[in-house]
Order: sequence, then C-alpha cells, then structure tokens
Amino acid sequence: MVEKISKSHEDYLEAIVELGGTTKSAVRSVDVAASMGVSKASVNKAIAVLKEGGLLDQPYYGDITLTKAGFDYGTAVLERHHLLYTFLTKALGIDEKTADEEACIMEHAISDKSYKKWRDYIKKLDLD
Amino acid sequence: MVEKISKSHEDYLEAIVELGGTTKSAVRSVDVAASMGVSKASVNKAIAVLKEGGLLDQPYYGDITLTKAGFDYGTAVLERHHLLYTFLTKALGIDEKTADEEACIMEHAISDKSYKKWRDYIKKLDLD
DNA sequence: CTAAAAAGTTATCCTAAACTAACAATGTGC
DNA sequence: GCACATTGTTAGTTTAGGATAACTTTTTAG
Repeated sequence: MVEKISKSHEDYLEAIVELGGTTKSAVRSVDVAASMGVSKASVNKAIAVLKEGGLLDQPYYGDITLTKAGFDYGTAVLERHHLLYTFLTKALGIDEKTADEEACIMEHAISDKSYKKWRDYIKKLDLD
Repeated sequence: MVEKISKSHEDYLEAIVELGGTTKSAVRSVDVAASMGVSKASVNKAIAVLKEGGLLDQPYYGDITLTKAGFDYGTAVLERHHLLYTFLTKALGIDEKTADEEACIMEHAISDKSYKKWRDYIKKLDLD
C-alpha cells in the first residue's frame, strides 16, 4: 500500500522521473529546481521529506536517486499527466499549453482505480 | 474579465451557491461551515476576503448574499463539478463517491475555453 | 593545484488556510 | 422579557510550502 503524499511532493517526484531519475540514474537538485521553477532551497526541503518517507535517497551534498517506491510513484503521476494531456488535446481539442497546465492539476486527482478506467476509455477512442 | 481566485475561495463560492445562495437569497455562515466541514472561524476569514473582492456581501453579524460576480463565479465552478461528475460516472463508470471527490479537485483546473470543449464533447456522448 | 564558479545546505522569514478558544451579538422558548 | 442556545467575530497558533541570503562543499578552468 503506497502512502499518499501531498500534491507538491507528487510534483517533485514527477519532475525527477521526467528528468530521467531512476533507482540507478541520479538527478541533480539544481535541475529539479530549474525544471519546476522553484528555488534550490525549496527542493532541498522537499527532498528531505521524500527521503524521510523512503521515496528517494540523497547523500550529503550528493545527487538524488529514487527508491523503487519513489520511482513507481513518480512514474504513476507522470502517466496520469500524459493520459490527461492526450485526452485534452486529442479528444477535446484543447491547445497544448493549456492542456499541459490543466493536466498538471488534474493528475493529482486520479486514484489508481480511476486511472485504469481512464486508460481503458482512452484506448477505445483510438486517438490517431 | 473575472479575477482568478484561489481553489479554496472557489470552494467557498461553490458551497454557497450549492446551499441556494444568490443575489437575493441569503445563506448563513454556519451552514457553509457545516457543508464544507470547516470551522466557522475559517468561513469568517474567507468571507472577508471574498467581500473585499466584491464577490459577496455580508453585514456585521448578518447573512451572506452573493454579488452578480460571485454568483456567476460560484455557478461556473459548480457547473464544472457537475460536468466532470457526469463524465466520470457515466462515461468512465467510476463510483459516485470517488467521482465526487475527484471532480472536486479537477473542477479547479478547467478554464472557460476548456469548459466549453468538455461540454460539447459530453453532449455528443449523449449519456443516459 | 588552486581560484572561481556552481551546487547543496541551513537559517530565517512570509503567506495561505486551516484550527481552537474566548467573546459579542442575535434569536428562541418559556 | 430574560435566560440560554445559537451564530458570528476576533485573537492567537499551527502547518505546508514557498522565498532570500549567507554559508559550505564540490567541480571545473587554467
């Protein structure tokens, strides 16, 4: 059973996965900060919490690697984002910038059970 | 042009409309608190900000009435909620409780332009 | 190999949004 | 019409999540 974390922390995990972070491939704090548009101090604080929760590792002054749990969590958020983005752009015809912004908020709303239904529904639409 | 307000304040306006608040029909603070599951102190503080923003009126120790702008804003949020709820339950087959919870988050993500596209899309589905 | 740049850390502060508790105003039942 | 319950207000506290600034550590250029 995965512990539920805040939207903000979900965003951090998502960004790390998007930057190529895995259990093997490390990511730098400064890149997370740049990609999210937040200060490195904010990243540092979020990292401490996620580390505490067993979602990632970071040695003192070192780079960030995800744990299995952290990678799975971040990947799940990213998948929801992609799914919603596809639906908003392809099914509804919303422009890319708007779709991305709106997917960013909606991605935090979708439970595992709902995600599967969304996925099946979109698969049936057979978009492009 | 409508001023964008916080998700939290959108929730207050939505709740007031849901309780029957209009420019004519007043709503009591205590009912807003009960329906949202927050303290009356929290309602009081939110009301002060919404009043400041011209979205509602409340005399000292009096009931809440919405302004035209406040009613329109609250109604718009509520419409998005209903639309999403319908989509989640009817199109995706998500259970009512989950759909309501997830619509509560997603409703804050949808811009005016996107709302129209969602509405047209769902109309075409011809649900129930 | 060392000076400077870059990256990570820490301390402190700010804001939004909630809470509790105490107080003030209003409304109701007898 | 007064006592008491209900409702609204205010003050002070907490927590999450951001920021800046100063400092430490690491990396890199020459």
